[in-house]
Amino acid sequence: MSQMTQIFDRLREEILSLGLAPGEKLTERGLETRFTMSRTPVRAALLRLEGEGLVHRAGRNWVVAPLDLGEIVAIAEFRLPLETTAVRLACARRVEADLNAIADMLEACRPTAPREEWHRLGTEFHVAIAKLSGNALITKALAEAMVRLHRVRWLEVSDEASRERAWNEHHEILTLIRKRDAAAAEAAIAAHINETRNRLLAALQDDRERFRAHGFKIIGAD
Amino acid sequence: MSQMTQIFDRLREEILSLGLAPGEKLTERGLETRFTMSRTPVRAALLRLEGEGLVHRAGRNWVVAPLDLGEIVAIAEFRLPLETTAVRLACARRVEADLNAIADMLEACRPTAPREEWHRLGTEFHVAIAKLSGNALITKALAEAMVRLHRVRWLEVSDEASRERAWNEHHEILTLIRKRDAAAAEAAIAAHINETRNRLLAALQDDRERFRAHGFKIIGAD
DNA sequence: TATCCCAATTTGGTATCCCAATCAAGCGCC
DNA sequence: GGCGCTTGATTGGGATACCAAATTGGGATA
Repeated sequence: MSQMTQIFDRLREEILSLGLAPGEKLTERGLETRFTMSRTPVRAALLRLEGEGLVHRAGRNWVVAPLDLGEIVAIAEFRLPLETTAVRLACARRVEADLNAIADMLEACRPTAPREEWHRLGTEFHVAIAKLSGNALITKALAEAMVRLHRVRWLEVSDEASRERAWNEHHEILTLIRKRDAAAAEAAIAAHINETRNRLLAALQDDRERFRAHGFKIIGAD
Repeated sequence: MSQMTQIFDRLREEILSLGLAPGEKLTERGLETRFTMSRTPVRAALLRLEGEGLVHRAGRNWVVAPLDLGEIVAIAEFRLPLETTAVRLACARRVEADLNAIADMLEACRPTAPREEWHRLGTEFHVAIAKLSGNALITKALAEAMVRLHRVRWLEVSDEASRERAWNEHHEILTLIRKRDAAAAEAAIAAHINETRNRLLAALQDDRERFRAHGFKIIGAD
């Protein structure tokens, strides 16, 4: 594995887990020292992270992308048509073995799972469903949208009741795809996306000052 | 403007105009010589182009992304839900001045316009409509999809009748958005996308060998 | 205390070099 | 003629040095 890939993976993970705070300044020479590598792979990694929207240029500085709470609504608007299309295509194109793999994924991560696992499932499930559509563009676009939502979702403290509900909704969507019931699957995924949107908006509505106290740069939803 | 940006812009343009053939190998040192700049900005530019899907790694080489005719269908599947959502939101959120700007764009590029201008309008119109939605994710996703389709569309030799039809369809979509007739606008954009898909598939069906004679690497749709 | 100026430091952009892995061409053998 | 091996060339990954522009902090002055 190249140095660039190591740095990229590490930084990506820290950004998504909020270990690197939104708005935090990064410098090539700082990272060079931190990773004990030269600037060349650091820069290549930063360029790739920039391409993923995880870091930006602010003047001549690199900064971790701020948290944009305003994106919660925009992402739901984006996901709704894409994911309903994805499940409709999935009903037509799904392969039994892939369905079983997703079912295994769900069984391996019940609502009582550790927080990080639970969080990861929330993304992986949706991307796996999109893959069933057989459309790489839809899959990629959705994966990118879920990455954008990753940090915001991490800030939400989900209780057991909402986890149960989410898990059951995931399970129901998968079942409907297995039964090739496209209309019901579309309705189920749409409801799930809207539920996610509303839950996030409610949960984060009053916590903005708390996040800022962590040094997070928050924009949007003012 | 930095050297990296100059190289990036130049290469991007040549790839999209098929001046750099799909599948063509690029080397850092070759580009260094060609642009009379050091490898550092060349490498940065290549990384950015990679992020846009315009170049790939093949083993240790950089190559211009092949032409994937199989994407014609996938892109239409992707655009359909996105653009219908975009026009529906546009009906609600559009601003008069933006509508007029798009109308001016259409007037400035009639079906008799030079090929390059006509080609550019085909992309810019759709991105401008998506912008009316006020959803940056949808706009960006669509812009990227149009870039993917750019080279394929360039290969099509459009006749005057099909240009007239396309121009009228664009005009009709804009008018429906202006009138806030969401249902009709969605139907019109859907029909337009499907028409584009069918037209491209038909036009390119028998021309694959001709393109390969140009040294283009063609994949998909076999 | 506030403001301004200056020098030092920082930072990204670029150039150049070194290294290891891969590839291509040529040669020899069957 | 074909195949395998060797050697030299090519290529990207990484390291380091230089440069110019921007930023920061400290000192002086009002």
